[in-house]
This record gives sequence, structure tokens and C-alpha cells, in this order.
Amino acid sequence: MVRSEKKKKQNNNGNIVGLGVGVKKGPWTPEEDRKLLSYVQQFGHGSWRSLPAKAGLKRCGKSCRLRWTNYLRPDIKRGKFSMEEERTIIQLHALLGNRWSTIASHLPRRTDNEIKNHWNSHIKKRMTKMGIDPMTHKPKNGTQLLSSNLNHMAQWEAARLEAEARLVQKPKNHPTQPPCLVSPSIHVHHKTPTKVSPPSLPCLDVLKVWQGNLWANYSINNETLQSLISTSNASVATPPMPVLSHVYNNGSYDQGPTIKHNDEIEIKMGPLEEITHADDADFIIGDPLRSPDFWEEFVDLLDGGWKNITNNYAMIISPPASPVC
DNA sequence: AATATGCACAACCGCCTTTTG
DNA sequence: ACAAAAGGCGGTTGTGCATAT
Repeated sequence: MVRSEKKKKQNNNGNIVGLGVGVKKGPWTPEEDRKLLSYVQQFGHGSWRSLPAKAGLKRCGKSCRLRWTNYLRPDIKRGKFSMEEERTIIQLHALLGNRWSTIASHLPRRTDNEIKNHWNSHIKKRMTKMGIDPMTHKPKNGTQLLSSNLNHMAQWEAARLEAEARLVQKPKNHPTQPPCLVSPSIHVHHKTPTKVSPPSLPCLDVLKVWQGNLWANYSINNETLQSLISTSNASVATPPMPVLSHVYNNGSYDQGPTIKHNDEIEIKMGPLEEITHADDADFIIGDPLRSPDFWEEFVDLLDGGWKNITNNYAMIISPPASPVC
């Protein structure tokens, strides 16, 4: 539709009134922002439903919440995404799919909406241009993955499916849900069933390395991912099998759990402000008191996949010539 | 100069999940 | 245990500005 035609259908300067309820829609005015900001800063948001009336706003609570979380919140970082942030987004998207809120939880001070917009308007297009399917993160026709890498992907995928199947058969063994063993080829949009559960995080970190392996070989974007390769150069040794570490006591992994490598190196998936000592963790993954057979079996299964990763780790260090570009 | 197109991002909508009574 | 309310999430649309035709 042409822009001019569009405009005829549009609102009256943001003063749309929804279904006769007297609720304002459209862009927020500075005055509204001021009211919302000052109310929340003074009283907290409490119930969003009742907030508009208390704050003197003719908006629905949902609109207020969105405005606050996506724009007014003081801890929001705005402006251009750094290369590091882009890289994180791409990596997490490969693992999680369009789970923007989860991805956002690993990018400090960025909102899910902002990340989603950035993905749709920048990264997705760039990947498409480069012949990479933004949904599967795999090269489209004419772009090759190394066959060895495909082999590892297949092996990993097989291990993942096996683990998933076995764990689903034994639901009594884990406290919440079976872990999310997502891999880049699996992450399709599912509105319903598979919310990423807290226990899923360990596999994210394992897969992160796997992911690095994959990407190092078909180079999504030299600029964006070069740092991944160069970072790998810093540690030439084969990565040790990780010891799975914390999950939050509220069940969330949002702020980024850690993986300890031989009790020496600690890798963080995201910010760790909220976990400062062991007391903050509700349980240690692998803790037999909390999840006995589950984690044992899980880690065994991961171990198989991990060996494949380590076997191929040299490829991260010295990636072959990129088939792309 | 007028119009079309592209782009970035704010905001809304509908659905799903979680919480509350 | 159940229903309703509230909150949260992801997809999509709306809007304003810049640039191209």
C-alpha cells in the first residue's frame, strides 16, 4: 500500500480512542511520560492495571507497562549495538530462536523489543544478503558448510534428540521441565510448549562453543564474528569439559549462569550482578540432592557431544577459508 | 517539487502463562 | 480445582524521517 493511502487510515495524531473506553493509544507525549515516570519512581508500578488512574493517565495498564519497560526505565541502554552485542544476539538466536526476552536477558540494559527490532531491520537482512538463512542460521543453496562440520552437527543433533527422548520418558527425575536441548536447527517458533526452563542453561553454554565452531567455519560476517575467532586464539588448549555451575534460586537463569572449566576459568553467559556467592544459587547443577539421575544422565549425554566438539576444536582456532564472501 | 521507497523504532494486538481469589 | 485477572511475550503495524526517483 502506498504511504499516502496508509496515512488516511491512520490515527488522529496518536489520539485514537479505543472502543469507546476512553483509553488513549498511539505515541506517548512528553507529559504522559513525565506522569508515568514520576509515578513509578515515587510509588513503583505495583499493579499496572490500576496504575493509569492513580498516575492520571488515560492509558491502559498494558500500554503503561510497555512504555516503562521499553523506554522510560532508567537502566535502558539506547543507541547503536556494538559488534559484541550483535555477535551475542546472533549466537543466542541460533540457540533460542525468536525468544527475544531470553536473548535480552543476556544483553545488559537492552530490551527485547529493541533487540527484536534490530534483528529484523539489520541482522536478518544482512544474513539474507550473505546467503545465510536467518532462521536456521545455515547457508542457503550455493553456500557450503564443511562436510566434517555437517557431520558434527548431525552427531550433535542425534545426541540431542536422544537425550531429549530419554529425558522426556523420565519426567519424574527433574524438578520442572526437561532441559531445552535446542540446537540451531530446532529453534522454530512455538508459542506453547517449550519455554526454556532453568535447567536448560548448561546446554546453552556447551552449545555456545559448538556454535562458535560452526560459525568459525562458514563465517556469517567477518566483521561481526572475527572477534570470536580471535578470542579463540587466546586459548589454544582443548577446552575442558565444563563443570556445570549455578542456577538461580528463583528458577531463573536470566542474569547468566557460569560454567567453570577445571575450577579455573569461569565463563559467563551474561551479567552476573545478582549472583555473588553460592548462597544465591538455589542448587548446583549436578547436586544429587536436587536432581539426581537427571543431571547425571544429562551430563553423560552431553559428554558425547562435547567430545565431538573438542575433536573439532582446532577448527575454531584455525578456521579454513570461508566459503562465503 | 512531488512522490515513492527504505529504514528505524515505538507501539499495539493477540495469545499464552502465571498469579490470585 | 477452577475461573478470572494480570503479566509477559512475540509478531506485526504505525509513524516519522531520510533518501531516491
